[in-house]
Amino acid sequence: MKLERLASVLKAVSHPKRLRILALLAEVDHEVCVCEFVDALELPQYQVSQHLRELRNENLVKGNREGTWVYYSLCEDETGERRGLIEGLVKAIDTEDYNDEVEKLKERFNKRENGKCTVGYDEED
Amino acid sequence: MKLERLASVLKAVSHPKRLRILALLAEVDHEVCVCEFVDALELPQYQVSQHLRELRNENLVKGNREGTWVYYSLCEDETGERRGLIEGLVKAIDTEDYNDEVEKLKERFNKRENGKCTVGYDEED
DNA sequence: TAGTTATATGTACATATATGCATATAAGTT
DNA sequence: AACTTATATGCATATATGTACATATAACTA
Repeated sequence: MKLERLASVLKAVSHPKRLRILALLAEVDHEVCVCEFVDALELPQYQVSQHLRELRNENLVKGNREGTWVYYSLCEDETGERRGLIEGLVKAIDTEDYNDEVEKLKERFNKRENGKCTVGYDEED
Repeated sequence: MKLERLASVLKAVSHPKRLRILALLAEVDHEVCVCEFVDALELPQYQVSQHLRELRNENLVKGNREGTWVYYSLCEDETGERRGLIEGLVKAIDTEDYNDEVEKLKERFNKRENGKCTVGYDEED
């Protein structure tokens, strides 16, 4: 990867919330809905969308719209270079550091119907 | 590593010049003098010092003063976690992307006397 | 001590980023 | 069409960062 490109990717990833989003996507093995992030991260919806936009701009995540809902996952790249980089970073994080959020995502996942979200997020935050 | 700590490290590393400094330190297998960085990176001395300070603040590099000169190298950490992280990042960079600077450092290294700098940097830049 | 060289740092300013809010868009529902 | 819900985005502003310059500090030399 070009040095400038790597620096740009790292910049996007160097924000705690965005790093956390990537860690969750790498940890749970399915697409995560925006509304699920809102609940798990306890962030207002606009912040989740803003962070996802930055990650999207760096081609680190991609959104998959299904009706009103948008499901996000880590991007695959041809060489797997970027993907491998992200997974490497996530592996460096103490698991306990995002375990709670993973649990919340799992609970949220179990509440899906036919594998899809139905309820949206809590209005708080 | 704590997630917040990793984000903080990545932030320091997400600047092209600082990433380049780390790449050079990882690539050449000896301490590099500030004056050698000034010549290799073609950056003014104060910028080199400023970037090194930020990397020092994150415990990524350490300086070793010998008289007027200060020689920098990558920090070792007990677990090797941070060091491994940096080396992993550097490995993701296209070698050709910093080969010229490595060459300049080697030339500079060959001009040392008793393994130590003697000449300082060019006043340009 | 004064002078010189190498390195570090404080300050100023322009630009970038984070954050919050309001609102737009997309899509489903009645 | 009007209404509701989920998501995205534009704008404002406070804060952080990059960059440049001047100058301080550290250490050697005469």
